[in-house]
Amino acid sequence: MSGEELSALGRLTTEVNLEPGQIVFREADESSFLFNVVRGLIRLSKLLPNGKRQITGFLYHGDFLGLTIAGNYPYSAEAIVPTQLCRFSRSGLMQLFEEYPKLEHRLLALASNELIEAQEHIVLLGRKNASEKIATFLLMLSRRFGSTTDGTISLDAPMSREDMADYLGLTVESVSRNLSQLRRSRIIRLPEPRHIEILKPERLEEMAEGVDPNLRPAA
Amino acid sequence: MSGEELSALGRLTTEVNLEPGQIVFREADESSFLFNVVRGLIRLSKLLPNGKRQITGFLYHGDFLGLTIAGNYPYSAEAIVPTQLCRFSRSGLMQLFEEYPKLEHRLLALASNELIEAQEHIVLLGRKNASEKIATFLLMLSRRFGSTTDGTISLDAPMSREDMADYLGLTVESVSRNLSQLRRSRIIRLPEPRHIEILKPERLEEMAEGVDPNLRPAA
DNA sequence: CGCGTTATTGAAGTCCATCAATGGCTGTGG
DNA sequence: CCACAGCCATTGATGGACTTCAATAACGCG
Repeated sequence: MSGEELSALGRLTTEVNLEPGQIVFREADESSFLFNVVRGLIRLSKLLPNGKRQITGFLYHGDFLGLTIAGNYPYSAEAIVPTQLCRFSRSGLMQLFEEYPKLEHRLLALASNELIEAQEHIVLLGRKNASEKIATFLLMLSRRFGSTTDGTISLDAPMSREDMADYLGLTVESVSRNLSQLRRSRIIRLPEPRHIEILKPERLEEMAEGVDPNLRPAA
Repeated sequence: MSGEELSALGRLTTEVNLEPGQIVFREADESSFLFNVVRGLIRLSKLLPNGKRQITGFLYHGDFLGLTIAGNYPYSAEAIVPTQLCRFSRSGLMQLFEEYPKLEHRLLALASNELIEAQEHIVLLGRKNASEKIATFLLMLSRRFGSTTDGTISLDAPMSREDMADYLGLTVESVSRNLSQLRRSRIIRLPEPRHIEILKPERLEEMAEGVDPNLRPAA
C-alpha cells in the first residue's frame, strides 16, 4: 500500500497483543473490528454442535481477519503463539474506502487469494487421503516457516498435533502415525515434536499429489 | 446495482449460451474473461493428478465466476444444464472500476460471501460424516431449488449422483446408499432419481448438525 | 517430585470405498 | 416396434483406511 494510505490506516489503528490461547473473537460475535496480523500466528476455527472442530486457516504476518460483509464473524480466531495485531473499526475502514478507493482494490485482491487457498483446502479435505494431506501440509509449512540448508528444510511448527488434525480433517493419532511413518521412511526427521526437518522435499511433493501411494522405508 | 452501472456493464457484455457438459473454461487457462450466470447451473471443479475430482461449488443465477486476481483460472467451469452467461473482459471491468468505484465494493461483498460458503464447505468436508453431508446438501438444494407445499419441500436436483459425490467428498455409491436410507426412513421421497421431496426437513436439520447419528425407519 | 498437557504407539472396531452385478431409462438403428 | 447399446442409479459383498479406545512416554511447570 502507499505511504499515505498506510498512515491514514495508522490513525485508525490500535495495537493488540495476545498470549497463546487467547481469543481474538468468537464465531457469531458482532464483527465490529477488522485485524491485520503484525507477527505471530492465528488459527481460524468453526465448532460443530457436537463439539467437533474444524480449523479453516492459519494466519500470519500481513494477513487480514474479520474481513466480512456480514454483521457477525463466521469463525472464531485465537492466537497460537504470542501475537501482535492491528485492530481497526469497520466504520473507520468504510470511511477510508471513500477517501482511498484503491484500498478496496487491495482488499478485493486479498479476498481473491483467500478464496484460492480455501479451494485448495477443499480439495485436500475432499479428495486426499491421510498421507497426502500430511505431505501437502508439511510443504505448506515449509513455504511459510522453512529455512533451507544444504537440501534439507528446517522448520518450527508452532501448532499442536491437534491443530494439525483439525485443519486436515483427521485425528491427532492419524497425524502422529503418519509423521512417524515419514520419519521411519527417512523423508523427515523429528528432533522434537514441533521441530521438523524435511530431508526429501521431492518425495513429499510426489506424495502430496497422490503419485506414490505406497511409501516404503529407505534401504 | 444501479441502472447506470448495469447499462455500463451491458455495453461490455457478450451473451454466451452453453449446453449441458460444455466447458466455460479449464483450470489454468488464462483468465481473460469474467462471467455472470444469467440462468442455468455451473459446476466449478478441480482435478487431481491421479484423476480424482473435487467440485468446489455450484453457481446459479446472479453468481460471478472467474473473479480472480491471478492470471489463470484456479478451477474448471462446466455447464450442468442449458446455461446462459454474460461474458465481459477483465480489462473492461478494470476500466469500469475507475468510473464506478461502488462496483468494486459490490464485488468485495460477493467475494466475502463466497468465502463464507467455502468455509462451510470446508467444515462439511473435514468434520461431517456421510449422512451429515447428505443432509446438509439436501437442505442447501432445498434453499436454492425447493418449493414448499403443505410442509413438504419439492425440488429438482439438476446434477448427477457423481456431481453430488464429488462435491461432498464421497463416492456415488455412498450418496446413493444414504439417499436410499433417507427414503426408507420416510424423511425424503425419490419419485425419480433427480426429483427429491423432503418430507421432514426438521429431521434433516438435526442430521446436518450431527445431533442424531442413528436414524431408524419410521414406525 | 508429581501433576497436567502433549505426543506416540498398539489393538480393535467402524464407516466408507472398492469391486461387482443388476435394473431402469434414452436414444438409435434394424 | 423391438433390440441393443450406453449411461445412470441402486444394491450387495468385501476390504481397508481411519477412528476410537487405551496405555505409555515425554515434557514443562508448580
